[in-house]
Amino acid sequence: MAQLASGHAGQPGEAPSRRDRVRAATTDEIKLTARRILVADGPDALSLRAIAREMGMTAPALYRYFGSREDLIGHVIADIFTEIAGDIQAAIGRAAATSGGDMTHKLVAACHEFRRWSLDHRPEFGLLFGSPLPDLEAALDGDDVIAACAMKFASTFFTLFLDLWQHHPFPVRPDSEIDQGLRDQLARYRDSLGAELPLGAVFTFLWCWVRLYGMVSLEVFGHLHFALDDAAPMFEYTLSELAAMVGLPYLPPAPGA
Amino acid sequence: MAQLASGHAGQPGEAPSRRDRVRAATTDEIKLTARRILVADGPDALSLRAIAREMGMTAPALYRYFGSREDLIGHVIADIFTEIAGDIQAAIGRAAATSGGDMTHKLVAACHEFRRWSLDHRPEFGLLFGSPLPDLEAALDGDDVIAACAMKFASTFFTLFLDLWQHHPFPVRPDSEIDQGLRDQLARYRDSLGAELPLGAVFTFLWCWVRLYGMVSLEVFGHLHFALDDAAPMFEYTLSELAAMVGLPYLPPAPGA
DNA sequence: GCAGTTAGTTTACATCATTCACCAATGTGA
DNA sequence: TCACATTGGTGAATGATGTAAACTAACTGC
Repeated sequence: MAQLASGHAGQPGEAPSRRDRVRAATTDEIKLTARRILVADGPDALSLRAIAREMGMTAPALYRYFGSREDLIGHVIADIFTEIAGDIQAAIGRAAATSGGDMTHKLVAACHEFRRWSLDHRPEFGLLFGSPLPDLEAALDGDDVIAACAMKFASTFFTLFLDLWQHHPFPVRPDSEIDQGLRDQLARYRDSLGAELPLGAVFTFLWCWVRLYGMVSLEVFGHLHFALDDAAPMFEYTLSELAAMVGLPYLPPAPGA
Repeated sequence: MAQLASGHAGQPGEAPSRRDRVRAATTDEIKLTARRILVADGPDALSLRAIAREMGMTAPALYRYFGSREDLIGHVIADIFTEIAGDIQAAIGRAAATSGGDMTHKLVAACHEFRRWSLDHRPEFGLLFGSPLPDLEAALDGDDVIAACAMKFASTFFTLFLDLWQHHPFPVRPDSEIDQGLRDQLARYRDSLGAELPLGAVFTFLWCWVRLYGMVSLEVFGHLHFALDDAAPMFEYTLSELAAMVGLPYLPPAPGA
């Protein structure tokens, strides 16, 4: 949040210009109001007029701050990405503190926090990870602040994964057993991150993300209700399988084994 | 499609009533028009006025056929569910014909068809499997034709799975190793299907669905673009792992191994 | 032929995003 | 200090939306 608000501010000693005193504070206020409406009344209620009304303003005033509704929503999404990234980072920090830096604890804590946050923020999750709105894609064609914040989110997991790999390497699929086309893509992705680890490890990382996403999004979207009311045990099994995949021991809690 | 249109029709010999000649034909036409607009211009363009315009009518006329916009969209979704169920069923049939009924071919064909259909029908996929619209949930509270068609879709996979289990049983997690709470839910789900198979097999079924959904929806929504342009190889690896899980051999094609 | 139903229409209202013209304060340079 | 530009708004207008109500033309069965 802060980094966005003070993005325009100069050095600490300077007297803040009018732009920084007024405008910077208000963009955040707008985004927070939008967020509040999103949470309270759902994505359909997220209209410029509603936001403006809640702020005691008129809708056209918002155009001083954002180019369009889609632009505004895009910045809200970006904020949410940095929020969840921060949340997960904090959870990792707490796990590290209470476990003496144990890798398993940190990874499990990150995944648990991802699920907890997602279930506690269903409308936000839908915005970040649900069906992409075509208008939004078109609106944020150029500056794409979303992609940057999404990367920050992804790197929260990736740096943890890299940490794991460097300190407790685990067996991964050898390059020769990875499909040629996929190999090239994995290499490109790895290079874009500037990381040094075998393609098989990059593969495992994406593999884990696919499974984590699938499990959580099915639960958040309620697309598992046809069979399950509570997907928590299923999530735990997923976690223990992912842990096994990276050579870590994790036994799901068994409340009524 | 047909079963929906002729739902009101009497026996074949009877003279069709006016209701059946006109109204029944038109509900389908409305839904098809809506579908066309959805595909051509995206979900945001799916307005009652647009549909009516395309049909040479006025928007309020549509209220003769559907209670609201959400109601209409709900029925469109239901239609799409039965369509994809039919598509997958057909793919299974073709695979059975060309392979002499081999289980692996049938299952792989079903999964491939699910992915192919999803990639070829992104807007529809978003409607069926994306973030649920809260208004829609509220609108279809009672009659819920969606749930019925979604069940038809699920049972396409489930009957195939049941077929596999009955003819080629595979090792599954014993009941004692399944979390108590999850066990109860699995039992309830199994009973609702009227099927006879161990809870571990039901577990495996859901497990496979979670992984299939996660892989496909990430690809369809483009949420894998941060790393991959083409997720096909990843899908193949997923498939081979799922096959192994149910005791079937499947080696992903290796175009450039 | 008449009553009732069906499938539409027109009209109306509230809400939406967006654009434009305008205005009041504020800050700035001369 | 005065003139002027910039900033952050307002209000009205446009054209789109979902939906409700009243109305109408055609068709049906008796």
